[in-house]
Order: sequence, then C-alpha cells, then structure tokens
Amino acid sequence: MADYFALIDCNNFYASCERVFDPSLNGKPVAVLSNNDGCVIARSNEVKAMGVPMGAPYFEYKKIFRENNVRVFSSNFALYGDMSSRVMNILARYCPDMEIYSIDEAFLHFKGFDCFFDLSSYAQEIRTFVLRATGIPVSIGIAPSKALAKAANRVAKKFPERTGGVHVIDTEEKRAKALRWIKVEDVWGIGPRYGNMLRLRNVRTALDFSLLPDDFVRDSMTVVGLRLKHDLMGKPSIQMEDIKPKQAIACTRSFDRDYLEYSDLRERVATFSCEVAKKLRAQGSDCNLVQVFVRSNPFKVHLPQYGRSVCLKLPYPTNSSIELTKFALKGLSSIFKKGYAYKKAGVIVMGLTPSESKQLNVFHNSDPRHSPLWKAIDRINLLSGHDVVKLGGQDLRRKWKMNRNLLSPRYTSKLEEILKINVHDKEEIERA
DNA sequence: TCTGGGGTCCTAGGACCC
DNA sequence: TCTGGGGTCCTAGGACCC
Repeated sequence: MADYFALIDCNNFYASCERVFDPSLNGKPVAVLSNNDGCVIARSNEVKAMGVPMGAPYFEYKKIFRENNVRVFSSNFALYGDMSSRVMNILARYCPDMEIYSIDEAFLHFKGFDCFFDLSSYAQEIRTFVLRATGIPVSIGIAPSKALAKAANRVAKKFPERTGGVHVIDTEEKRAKALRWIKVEDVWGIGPRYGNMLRLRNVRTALDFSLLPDDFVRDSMTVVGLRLKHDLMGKPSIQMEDIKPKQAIACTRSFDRDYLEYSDLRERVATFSCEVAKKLRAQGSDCNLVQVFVRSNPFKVHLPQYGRSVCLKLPYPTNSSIELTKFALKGLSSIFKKGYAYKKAGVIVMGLTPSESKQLNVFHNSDPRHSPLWKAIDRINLLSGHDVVKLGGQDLRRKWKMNRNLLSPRYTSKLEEILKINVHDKEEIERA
C-alpha cells in the first residue's frame, strides 16, 4: 500500500471552454485574451505550435492571428468559472481528499488506492467521464508526491498518443526519466529568477536540481525550495491543503487609456473599493486594512515613471462600500501626484475577520445602519443583473469601459445567452 | 495606438519589550 | 576607549503560482 497524488489539469482550459459551445472551433487555433483584450492568456495546441508564448501582448500577434485564422476571444470568466465547478464536482466523486489548486487544476490524494485499483485505469476512467460530462479534456499525472505528480502531468500532456493523457510515476526509473526530460525552469515552483540562477550554475534539468546539496538549496531558495527538492526526490514534503479562508481580496485594473487627473483616478478607486466591499460581504467578512496603489505605464519608458502604494489601518472593521471607499480615497489622496500618466490602480483589503465576531472599538465603530443597507443593495443589484445602485463617486455616466470586443456568450449562466441549436449545428456536433 | 488579474508564502530588518 | 541579549511583532519586498 502506498500514497499517491494525482494532478488533474484541464487542457488549455479557457480555449477548451470556448470549444465546448462551438464545435466548429475543434481542430482550429483558438486564443483567449486577458482583461482589456491585452494579453494572450490561453492558447489551443495549434496556437502554441505557432510559437505564441503565454502572456504575449495581443497587438504584437494580431497580424499573425489574422493570417492563420486564429479564433480569438475576450475572457469570459462567467463561463469558465461555471465550467470549472462542473469539472471539480465530478472529480470530487472519485476521491474524498481533494484540493482545488486553481480554476483548472486539482490534486487528489490516492491514499492506499493502489491496493484496490490499477491507478492508471482509474485515472483513465476519470478522464473519460469528465470529457463526456463536460466536454473538457484533461490530463492526469500520478506520483508519490505533488511535485512529481506535476511532472507526471507534464509528460501526460506532452505525449497524449503514447500516454493516453495519463502518466503514472511509480518506479525509480520512471521518476529519473521524467525529471531528466523536464527543464529546470519548467519545474513547478521554479520561476524565471531561480531558473536563471540555477542555469548559471549548470543545473539544467529537474533531475540536476533534485541532486543539489540541501544547504545550497535552502540558502538560495529558502525552505520553499528545499521542500520542492525533497518532493522531487520522492519524499513527499508538500502537503495537501485544506480550504482556507482568504487572507486578502483585491480589485486591480489597467485603464483603457492614460489617466492624468485626480478625479479620474478617484472614480476608479471608488469603484474598486465597492467591488472588494461586495466580495467581502459575499463571503461574510470584514477587513481592517486597506491598501491602495497607483502606477504609471512601465512600458512607456520615455515618460516619467511613478508608482506608490499606501496601507491604511482602519479604526474599525467594516465591509460597507461607503466606509471602505472613504478610507481608500483618503489613501489615494496621500499618494497621488499630479503630472504623471497613470495606467493602473488597485484596492486590496487585508486583515479579514468574520463579520459575526468583530472586535468593537470603544470610540469608533462601523455605522450599524450600513449592514442592513448593503444587504438590501446587494439584493437589488443581484436581481437586476448589474450594479444599478452605486455610490455617487462611481462612474454614473459609464465613461469607463473594458475592451471586450471578442466576447463569447455566457452560455451556462445567463438564460438569455443560452446555447441555441438548429438542425444544421446538431448534425455538425454529432459528426464531431 | 495597443503589454492581465488575483492570489500565496517566506525572509530580513526595524521597533519594541523586559 | 568601552554601551546586553533574547524574544515578538510588524512591514516591505521578493519569489512563486495559475
């Protein structure tokens, strides 16, 4: 009996979501863009094969995309979020110990499963069922530690014909083979900085990394790096995580153009504060710290650059949009400097506490009338489908807009946008 | 013209306490 | 000339993830 970890990862998740509802995209190159249609954040295999890197600026690749008939979409998080929970619900049926790692990935802890199942066939079963029930293709890596499961997943995804989308590392030979194949900078937990540092020391593969002395790894990469090393050696050191309450909630955005005036920024910061306050209320939390930042556009190197952030300790915990906005704007006024072209701002709240058990202050407290007020406003906004009730400091004339020119319908979360099938489509789907 | 957003964890160093 | 030591808490900054 042994402990195994499985990593289930949706293939090209956002691109796959778009394909589920438009089968004509199958086999065609598909790309999905970030907010404001700024960067490429998801690519189908065809687009990856064209050499388009993750995070590539859209404007640089527009021409190439046009020439190659790439189907491009604005990000549709309402759709992806819903598809994600469908996939996760299915995965949860296959294992009691599951960690949702990101919107498109989950770890399953197969403790002693190898006594009862052939792990590879079990994973194949999961894969087949997820695909049939949701239309999303997944790859599965299984190994004695989480980092090795990540590595196994990489193998499964890279060689779908040979592996059938499932790869199990259950022998020393397979472990060494996989690690020798993975470049050090592609290891989970080794980013560009560490990758560079290790390259300079002639560490080229995941296997090289796993053979480094512990002391060196700890000194140069902290205990996080050391845990990773042990995990890759097959000594599980990275644990399954429980669902933890969030520590911070943020709303940050780049602007559609440069902002010069304080009044423009004030509107954005007010809106971001309302957004985080709404998220706080949705999860039943208050916050007692609010951080505000602004910055100019680092890509415009010829312009003077400025960026600053400030963190305000609140006199009392709150989740009222009115109060939070008041504090955030106070922060903004302390860091705003005239004469710069601002491109991005954000509001982040920390020090989250459950609204139920808040620590009251002797002198100042959140206005007790706000709690029922926002409960009512949240309900009105929810029923109407968008924010009809706003603060006066927000964008009442809707000057602000996000570029989302290539958006697909919210097929699964808006009745008006639900998929319509005509006979012609149906035949096509059946053929597909 | 045009370059995302939302998170986590760890460490070093300063302030403060006795 | 010469100025303790150990502990805790907080914060800023740096690394990483998807």
